[in-house]
Amino acid sequence: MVTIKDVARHAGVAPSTVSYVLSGSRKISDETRAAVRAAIDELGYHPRASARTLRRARSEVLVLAVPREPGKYRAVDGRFAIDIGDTARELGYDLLLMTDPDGVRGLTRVARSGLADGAVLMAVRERDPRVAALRKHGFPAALVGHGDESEGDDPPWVDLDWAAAAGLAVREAVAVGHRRIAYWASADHEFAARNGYALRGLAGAEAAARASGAELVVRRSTVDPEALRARLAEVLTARPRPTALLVQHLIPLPLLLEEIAALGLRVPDDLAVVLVGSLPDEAVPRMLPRIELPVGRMAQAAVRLVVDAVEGAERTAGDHELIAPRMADGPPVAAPDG
Amino acid sequence: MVTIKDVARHAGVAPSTVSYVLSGSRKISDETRAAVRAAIDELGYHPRASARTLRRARSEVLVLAVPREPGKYRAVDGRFAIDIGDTARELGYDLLLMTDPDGVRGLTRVARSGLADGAVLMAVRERDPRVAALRKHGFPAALVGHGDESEGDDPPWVDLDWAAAAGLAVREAVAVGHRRIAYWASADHEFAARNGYALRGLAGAEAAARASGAELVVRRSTVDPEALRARLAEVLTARPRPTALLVQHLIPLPLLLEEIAALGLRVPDDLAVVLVGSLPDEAVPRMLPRIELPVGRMAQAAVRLVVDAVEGAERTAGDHELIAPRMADGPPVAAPDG
DNA sequence: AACGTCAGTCGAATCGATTCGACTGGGTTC
DNA sequence: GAACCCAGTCGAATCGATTCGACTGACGTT
Repeated sequence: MVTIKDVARHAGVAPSTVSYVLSGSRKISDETRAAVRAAIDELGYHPRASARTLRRARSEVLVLAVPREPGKYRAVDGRFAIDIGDTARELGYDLLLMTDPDGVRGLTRVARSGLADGAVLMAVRERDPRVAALRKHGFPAALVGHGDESEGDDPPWVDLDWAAAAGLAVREAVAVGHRRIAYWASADHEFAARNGYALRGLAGAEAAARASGAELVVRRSTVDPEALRARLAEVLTARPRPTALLVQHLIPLPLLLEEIAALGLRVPDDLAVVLVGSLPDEAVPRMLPRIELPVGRMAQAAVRLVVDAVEGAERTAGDHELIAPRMADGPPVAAPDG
Repeated sequence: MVTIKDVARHAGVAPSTVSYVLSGSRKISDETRAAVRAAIDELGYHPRASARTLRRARSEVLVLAVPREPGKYRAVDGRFAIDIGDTARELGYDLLLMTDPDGVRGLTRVARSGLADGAVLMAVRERDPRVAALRKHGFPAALVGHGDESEGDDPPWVDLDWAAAAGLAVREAVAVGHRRIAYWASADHEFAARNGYALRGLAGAEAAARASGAELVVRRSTVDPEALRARLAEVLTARPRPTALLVQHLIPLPLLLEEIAALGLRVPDDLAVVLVGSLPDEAVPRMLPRIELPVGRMAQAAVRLVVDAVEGAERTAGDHELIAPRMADGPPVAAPDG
């Protein structure tokens, strides 16, 4: 195992000199630097992360907390994990994936052991115990998504502007002539948990409908396939029937499309379908007009926010980034009576 | 920042005694142990990971190498990342997510810096440079998936038995009466890369078809939507036309289903569709008969293999786990002429 | 020639936990 | 009562890099 001493001996200098060559924090003559560099290459030296971390009290590692209900998997979490890993690496940090079902215990352990310097939290709930635990330890954090309402000392967060996104979907539909529009909102349990995106998305759709004078038929989604089919059938067999369906709860999208087909309706001729908050690069959503969840931008913003906090930029608590929605490239919203 | 010295002072013992209480590696009297425990709780002490790692030369961290083509995202990677994180934690390890596009550089850095003790490699290619790099550093590793052929000193791996899986799909179709079966194999570029699952899956399907006397029509898939539609249309408009379609390339599944519908064929009445290697818990696949990729079991096996290597169990190189396929719970394969 | 300056380098302390050998005092043995 | 043993605890060395103060010559100044 090659250490800084081996390099120093090999180059004929003191260990501290090697360290200064590596960090560049003191002037070193060109010859010495060259000799040290050569020794490093020849011996294949790489500093021990643990020794450096111990001394500097900085690990250059971030932790991503993915809340996990055993047996359940949300595709969006995996997607964010990859993108956040990419971004962290670009800023010089490695990413630790924390999939503790509890979350508080795992995060506390990582924070107190100094394994990571900061945390990105996915799927933050209102009054999330993880946020409280991290604050108690003064551990830098950034949130992906934000709760119902934020207090002054909440960690910084990034989120899609769900109200604007739903509103945009409504306006796009109205713009091509739809007057009776169905909004397929988040699932019951998401409203029960007072998830920010669920509440804000629905509110945004309703506000936009009021402003444009269109009639909005709202249904909450559910994870129960039978109930889902029944609710959708009820909406789509009403007379007069909505000519557009805006879908925010995308997990059961294939089921919805299947039920639409089973009711004898063709998309988009009989029913325009618009997606709100779909993941990029997924095959089914790409066939439809949609507002995508900007995973890449959100990942970047979240990592930047926590890195700022770690590296002690000016006060960042209360800082946040609300991303404006836009229609993704793809098919336009179809006009009614097509 | 609470250290072991603070705990020792608070409990009126030496730091080494605190360490022994924590590790249990020496006898400690009940009173002393209780006093130390109390001090730890009271002060909220947690050992510094860096100090422990420095001393023990063991970090209790594994690294997951996810190869990454910039801008591309494979849902299967995110899914494995979460499950591997779960399993690692159960065995006492944290998981570092490495999404370096290069892979070799990132892994080398992690290995030589002692940031992690072992690696799990996703999407291993034949003669993968990452495997060579890790071997050079004597870094423990386990692979998810395996290459075309393995040499004696390859790292241990885990994989679905793709030949058996494809064979099982063929036999299931034959068992309910299908005689003319189409096999939608992996994409061109996967064969070009000589990916193990692509080669073995196809070979397994062909062998099972020969053995059962059924006629097998093979087409390779592609990522180009237009070419995909054309190839599928050609297969499904042939006379006589196949009555079953076995799909191994699942990424464009929605496109395939759409094209099938566009050709006026109903699933499963006109065409039985069977999936080979679908991800668990995804909505579209669950509506069809299928052989799932056992992500959980594979994650468990991969982590166990690398942990065995890290903890220096007997020689594990060449060790591996080939998982037998089975039909997932769900709709049965439909009979032809239904 | 004496002194100050400065670039470049070195030595030693330090981060916090682990671990080995050594020590202590109460109990056992003959 | 001397010799021995053992359970339980302590002290000090150690892991490898960083960083601060101090040192050394070479050079410039007067």
